[in-house]
Amino acid sequence: MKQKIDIEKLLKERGFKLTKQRIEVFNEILRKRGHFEIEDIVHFLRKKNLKASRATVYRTLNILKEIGLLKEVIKFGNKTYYEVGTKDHHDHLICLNCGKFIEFHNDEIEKIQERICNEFNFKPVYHRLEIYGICEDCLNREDDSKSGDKIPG
Amino acid sequence: MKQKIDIEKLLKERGFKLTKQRIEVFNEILRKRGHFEIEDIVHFLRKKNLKASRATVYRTLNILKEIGLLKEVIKFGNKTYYEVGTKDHHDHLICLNCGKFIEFHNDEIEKIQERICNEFNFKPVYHRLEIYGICEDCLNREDDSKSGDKIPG
DNA sequence: GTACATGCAAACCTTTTGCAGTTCC
DNA sequence: GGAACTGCAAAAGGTTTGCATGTAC
Repeated sequence: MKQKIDIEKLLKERGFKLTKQRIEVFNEILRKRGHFEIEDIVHFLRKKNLKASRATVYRTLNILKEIGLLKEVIKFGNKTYYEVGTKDHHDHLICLNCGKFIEFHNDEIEKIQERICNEFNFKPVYHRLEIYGICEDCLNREDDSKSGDKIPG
Repeated sequence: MKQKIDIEKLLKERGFKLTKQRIEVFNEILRKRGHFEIEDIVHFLRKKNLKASRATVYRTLNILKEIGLLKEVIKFGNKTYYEVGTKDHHDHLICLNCGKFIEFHNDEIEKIQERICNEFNFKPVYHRLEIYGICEDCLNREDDSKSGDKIPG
């Protein structure tokens, strides 16, 4: 674990209290590191017999978003996917077959985006680039047998 | 109206029937040309006293998506926004203040995306690039008075 | 005539909220 | 002690579905 995030400080700075539930939700998010959806967190807590209601998980995630520890990245199939927001900015390749999220970053694209915004006198705040398709693993697997679509989860 | 789309042919080719409701929904979409959400269609039909239930509108939009006349473009604030799918591919600047969608297209970005996909042995199917920020009009208006956030609609 | 489409209402899913009881500081 | 937080259950969107009825072909 390279970076140590002082969740207590971050919460208290903004007048939020440090509660058992918030700590558990936060630990689980850090443990995941990758992309996840709300139900992942809810189920994990259930399994570990830690109690935090679904409502609390939602409320906690919203707070974490507010203090910048969490990003709401992708809306796909009526679900919202999150990731830890302390990483550097990047975009995503999303596999339509297995639901995998692959991260990439490209400076050229970012530069061109800036240029486009200038052309339109548009002040950018954030952006989202998602490329949907079939990942390497699934392409290889397709050689053997055809498989149906899946929704990421 | 430059292009004439033969909705009857497109539907029948795939074994769909040509019904009053489908024609009305389709006409309204063509009339709009820009971006819209389901409720826009539902309300319009109500106002014109044309009857197509909300369920039928949903079902019709899904069929139109299937036959490629419609694209589901953007998920924002738990809503789905659509646009006519016969236009050339383009991406979007989205104003966080007034909800305006501005279209742009950039070949360089598309090329770079291809390159990235190659690097990852990823077979792209479609992509989505959305830049969120403040549009020119809203920036100008901000000089006079500060205004709160709005959700596009 | 019959397979398919529609309307309605109910169901579903994700997310938010009101409120009474609990916890943190 | 009191403001903030939690859990629950209910509500609130958006979207889908089951079923009886209606319609295109």
